[in-house]
Amino acid sequence: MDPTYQSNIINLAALFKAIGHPIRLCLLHKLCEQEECNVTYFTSCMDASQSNISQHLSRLRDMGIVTTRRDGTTIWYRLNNETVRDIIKCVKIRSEET
Amino acid sequence: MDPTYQSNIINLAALFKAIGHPIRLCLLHKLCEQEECNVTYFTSCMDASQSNISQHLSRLRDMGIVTTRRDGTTIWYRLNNETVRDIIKCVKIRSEET
DNA sequence: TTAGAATATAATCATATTATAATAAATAAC
DNA sequence: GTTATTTATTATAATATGATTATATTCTAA
Repeated sequence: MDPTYQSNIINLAALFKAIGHPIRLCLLHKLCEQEECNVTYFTSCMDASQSNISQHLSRLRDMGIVTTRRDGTTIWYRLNNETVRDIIKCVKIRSEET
Repeated sequence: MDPTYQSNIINLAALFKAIGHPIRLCLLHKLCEQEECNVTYFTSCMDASQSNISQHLSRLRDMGIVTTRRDGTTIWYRLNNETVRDIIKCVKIRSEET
């Protein structure tokens, strides 16, 4: 098995795995629509605890999928992976009515 | 949280999770390129046991992502989910040189 | 310097996932 | 029938993942 192909597959599978959780998919979808979001915002519009959301965000950050910027006490998250953006754009996620 | 949005997210996350494993991604990628494949073929070109490959295929079949057709003792697998096809087409997977 | 707000981290426990190994089932050829 | 081939299934053990709870950190404002 071609090692370049194999590592390509392994890396992409890790990316899909990161997307493959409802909370993380929701976070990433919102970050596709809104350039920057903070944890309070996520917490307000998702059915999950602040801690749980933070943990998922931190996993995405560890993978380099999102980046952060501090402004006072609030941390702004931003999508940092164009492959992920492409993937999420390519599936039809029904937008929430606000 | 809009329940339709939520179930949409949950279903898509499950799909990404199914793709998010190196063996399953490889299986699905090959099925994107080749209409039909059987287990012996997969076993010949992947670094995994027949049993392991069969288990991953059976998971994909349980989710309706692939369908099967028997011809004698060999079982032919076919991709059966256009969303998955779109997702995989949208990422650049280096093709193996044969 | 204390209080409060926003976010992160750590510990824990339950559950899910995975690979391996062994075995079973289905079919074909003889 | 028996045997060989192909694929599926089962059991098991190791590891990973996830949610919860409690606590810590970081910063601002008073």
